Amino acid sequence: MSAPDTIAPPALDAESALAHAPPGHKDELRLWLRMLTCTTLVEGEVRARLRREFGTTLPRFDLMAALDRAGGGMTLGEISQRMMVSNGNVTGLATRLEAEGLVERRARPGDRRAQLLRLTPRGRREFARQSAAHEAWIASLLDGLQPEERATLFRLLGRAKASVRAALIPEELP
Amino acid sequence: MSAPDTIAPPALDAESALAHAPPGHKDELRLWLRMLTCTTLVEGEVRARLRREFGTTLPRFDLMAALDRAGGGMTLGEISQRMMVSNGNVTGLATRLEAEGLVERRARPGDRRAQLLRLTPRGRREFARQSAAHEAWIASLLDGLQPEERATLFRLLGRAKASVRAALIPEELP
DNA sequence: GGGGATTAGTTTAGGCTTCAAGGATCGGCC
DNA sequence: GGCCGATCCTTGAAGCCTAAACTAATCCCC
Repeated sequence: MSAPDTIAPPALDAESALAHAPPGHKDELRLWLRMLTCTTLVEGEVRARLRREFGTTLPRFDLMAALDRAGGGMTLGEISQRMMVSNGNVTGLATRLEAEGLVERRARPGDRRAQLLRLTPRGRREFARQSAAHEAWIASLLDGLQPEERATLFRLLGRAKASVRAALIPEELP
Repeated sequence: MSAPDTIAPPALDAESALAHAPPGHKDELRLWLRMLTCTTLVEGEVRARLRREFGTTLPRFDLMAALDRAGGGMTLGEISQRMMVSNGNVTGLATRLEAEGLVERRARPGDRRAQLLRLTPRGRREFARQSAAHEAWIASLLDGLQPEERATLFRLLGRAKASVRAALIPEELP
């Protein structure tokens, strides 16, 4: 038996590798790479734990989270917007979750094109367990920050988000 | 011809949806969701532009970036560490890039297990073009932040990264 | 009503990603 | 020398994800 070919342990990441790059206007690039590293680390850990402890995946969890928050069900299109993924993607996720008995499709009254997706009672129970664990994981991962650091980070990420959105929106117009 | 089923335009994301959730110790969760939204937005845009303007993908670009920075070539294992992805993943990426003539495999002298991956001259030229564009994209996306905001954000993300790493490392030990 | 544009969802082809298992090589130890 | 564990990489199965093309239903404007 060889060592499992699992994901590489933390070591040199792209952002660290750039640390000694020649100077220039690379500040934004460094900032971006650090943000990406941060996100990748957390996301990878969350994926691994969801898999290990609940036998599920992050996309499934995200979809159920969206449904859980919306009481009366959501259409597939609303879900794809919320999750920022493509339409076809949601189709597949919904099909798999439906096969596992965690969500159910129901026709939307008055529109035979759309269908509402809802958690089944079992789906709701499952998600409640997963959600509580998930929240605790995140809290523990970010536990090394002081509350005011978290607040500042939250605010600045909001500014970053706005900056990105502002740079994006103009291109959407015909 | 109908509208292309492209990725959903910016609207309600998971983090915004949580804005009116019942209070609790959900600050960390909100912070995480905002970070994730930020990253997803930038990453999606970078993917789309790489595809549109260079007909390539983000993983290909990342792999070439790692090679470009390492003069003498890297083994697949080193690359998988740097990119924080699995070993098997790099095998496939390298195979595709090799087929396109952008990288080449060479035996590592003295160890017939390992192989060094290097950019071909053409790969180096291609990457130089892509890299310059990429850097400009990132700079423009983050242009809405003041320099001192960027500096603070960079520092706090470093703190967050350290917090996550600290919470992760202990589990790695047998 | 009828017809064209729009909207909701599915399908398909191809790429990315993981985990797990397997093959080849290397290193060290007897 | 010969074996045993470790290291490097590949393969296979399954899931995720996208863009693009497609079907079906609705809207709207006349």
